[in-house]
Amino acid sequence: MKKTGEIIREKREKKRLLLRHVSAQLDIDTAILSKIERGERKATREQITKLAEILELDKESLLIQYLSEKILYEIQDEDLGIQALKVAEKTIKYRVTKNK
Amino acid sequence: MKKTGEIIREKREKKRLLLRHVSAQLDIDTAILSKIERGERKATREQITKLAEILELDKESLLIQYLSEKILYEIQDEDLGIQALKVAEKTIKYRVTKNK
DNA sequence: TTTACATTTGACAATTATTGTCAAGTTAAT
DNA sequence: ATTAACTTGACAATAATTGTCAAATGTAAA
Repeated sequence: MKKTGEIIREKREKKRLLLRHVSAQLDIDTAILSKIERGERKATREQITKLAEILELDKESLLIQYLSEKILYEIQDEDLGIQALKVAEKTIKYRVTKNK
Repeated sequence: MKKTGEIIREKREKKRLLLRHVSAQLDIDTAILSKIERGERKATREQITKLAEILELDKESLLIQYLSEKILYEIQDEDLGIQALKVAEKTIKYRVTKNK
């Protein structure tokens, strides 16, 4: 699956927008956007939703992708990662059914 | 499923250890351990492994529980959470099979 | 009940991580 | 060679995390 940064860069280029154009709208330096696109920095949640608007990307898909990367970053290369994910999933599902 | 803090508190009490005993070994104030046990603060990864040793808890299980809570904290109450978890899982599995 | 000790609470200090700017360095297309 | 876009890295600002401390509260035995 494509990384968040790649998705952003590809769409930005397809729209023929420069880093300068988009970063101005995000109110950050081009340097950061450059780093975000290359995966050297994480965006903030707010930046992701703004980017989806600016670049006309599906907001939900982009957020899901973004969140999944945050999760993976959190568990790093723990080999207990998969098990932790499964436990987290169960907990969420439990919460949902119990409506709490 | 039981929360990390609960597991810790229960085992500490079963072993008749005081906050003061355990927190000294962790080299932190009792206040923090108290908060960790009641879920008011997160422990660090290092504290979790030390706690497993001190309290003779299964290190892997405790870490899995701990990591899953970090994950859940990360996605907060995003309703895209479950989907993000699934994407993360796929990515990890992919990485594992591709050995990279 | 008071004394003694364990735990909790909350204000705030220290430390660490994240997010940002800036200026100089590359790259690529004229 | 010039110019504009992008990248890099040092470092500043900000925000989040992790900690201390002291006072408050709970608990139980004398």
